[in-house]
Amino acid sequence: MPYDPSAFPPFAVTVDLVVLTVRRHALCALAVRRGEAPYEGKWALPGGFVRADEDLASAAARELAEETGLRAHDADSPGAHLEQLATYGDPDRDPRMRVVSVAHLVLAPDLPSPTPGGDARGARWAPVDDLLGFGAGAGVGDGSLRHADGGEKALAFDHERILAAGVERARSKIEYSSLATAFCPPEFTVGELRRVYEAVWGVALDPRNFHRKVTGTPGFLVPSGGTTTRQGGRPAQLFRAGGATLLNPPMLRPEV
Amino acid sequence: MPYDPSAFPPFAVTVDLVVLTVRRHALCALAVRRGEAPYEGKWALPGGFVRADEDLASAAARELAEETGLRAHDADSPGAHLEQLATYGDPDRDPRMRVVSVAHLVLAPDLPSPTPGGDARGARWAPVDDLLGFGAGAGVGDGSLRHADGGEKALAFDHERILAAGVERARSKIEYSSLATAFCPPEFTVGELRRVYEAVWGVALDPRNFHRKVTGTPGFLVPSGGTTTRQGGRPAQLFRAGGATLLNPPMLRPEV
DNA sequence: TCAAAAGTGTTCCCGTTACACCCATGT
DNA sequence: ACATGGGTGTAACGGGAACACTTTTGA
Repeated sequence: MPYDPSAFPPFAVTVDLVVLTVRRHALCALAVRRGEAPYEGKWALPGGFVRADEDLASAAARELAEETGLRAHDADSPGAHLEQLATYGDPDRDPRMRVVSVAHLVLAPDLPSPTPGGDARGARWAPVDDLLGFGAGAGVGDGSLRHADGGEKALAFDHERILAAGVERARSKIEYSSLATAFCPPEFTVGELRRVYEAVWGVALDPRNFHRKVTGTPGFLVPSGGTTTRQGGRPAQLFRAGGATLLNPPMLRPEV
Repeated sequence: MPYDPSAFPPFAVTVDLVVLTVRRHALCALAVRRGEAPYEGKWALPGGFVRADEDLASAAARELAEETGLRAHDADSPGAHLEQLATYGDPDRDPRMRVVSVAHLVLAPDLPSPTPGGDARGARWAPVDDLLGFGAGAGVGDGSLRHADGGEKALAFDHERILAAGVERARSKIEYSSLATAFCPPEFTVGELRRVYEAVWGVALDPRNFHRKVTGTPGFLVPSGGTTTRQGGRPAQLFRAGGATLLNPPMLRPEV
């Protein structure tokens, strides 16, 4: 089978972003409203075409900055965590043409601005349980993302499947890495970190054992010296993320 | 930023395969010799273009069958394990054009045929330590894959990086999943499974504790009823892979 | 004074580790 | 008989789970 440059079919390559954060004790994902067909008016993951001269991670970081103003931390800047997630290339995943999408996962601290990014299109943080169909359907008030019968997808294209993969990746990665700190501001308390684990895993953790565990894991947390009472109660020590990336022993996720 | 179908740059999309097996107590990868420029005559990972009407997993399974005769187990057939690994798309990774490669990982039992596949090009199983530069360089006999100074890569393109990612994925996945059985024939002994772990991890494990652990993990192994003495010594019970895919608790890789 | 969140001490339990010991075959 | 690999018993050790208890703030 000799090489023939004209023999390969043409593809479009895009990046899609699963941007996760923890807001109001719930794991939330960034969704943008589509302004054109197909799926016009539906919610979708942010994303866009990879340019001719940029690599995949750069394209993802560029789209992230365009949509949210967040900077991925490359080298020095302490921005959001960005990693490649998986690639989706079913022939009919986009009705317009053959599109291969390289999905990326972004973990970001809770952003002060309620509507992220400078894009004119609608954008919102939505609890992943709503987007993935665990939101109980029935109108819990405003902005329902999915019909009550549960038979319709909340996201365009195959983005529900991509989001599910991103959530699963985040849930497992905070077990054995220090990535949960990517959901926190630069300085945070042990209780705030615990609420991140509880929101991402959807469980309740024992505050006392959690405190012992994370402060006893070398390299996970380093005290910053200050204290805060922003959560109420007794003043809590403030920490920064330590140098360790892999936790040994890992955090243990309680059984379901 | 409205949608413009003519605005996206053209890409070629390929699949590359990291095919791993355990041979003579060493983790080995499948390498094929390139028959054309660039990197003519060098070893590379098997792979090829994704066709216009097939999805990524199908393209990987097709290339696997073409190169080795192995069938990936989709649905019923008990063939090799195949999963997506990661995607590589640096603009200059192929000097001929912009190629995005979706790498896949294949775990296969040791094949009876010494030279795999029906392709006329050269193909061989090479210990991953040789391919990745841990082979000590100096001529240990025949078929050295890398110059003795160690300054030259053994594989074409960025395939060394892809192989390293595949090996790392395999090493970590056999910890918490039953995937190690994918390296074994349909029926195998506990000792044979232990030698898989020892080869992939590059460590020595206590045979007694290993036996207790794997036979005590529910769903990991099911006795097939027979016994064998093909490893010498006392007859060993034969097992098949059980239904469990996630091991709980996981196998513990000894510290380095 | 009370509620709320932070942090410490202590006990029980269970899984891993290390290793002594026995079992069943081929040569 | 002996080597080889298969398999069981058991005691020491270590980390996690559960929970009683103290500390320090705001209301």
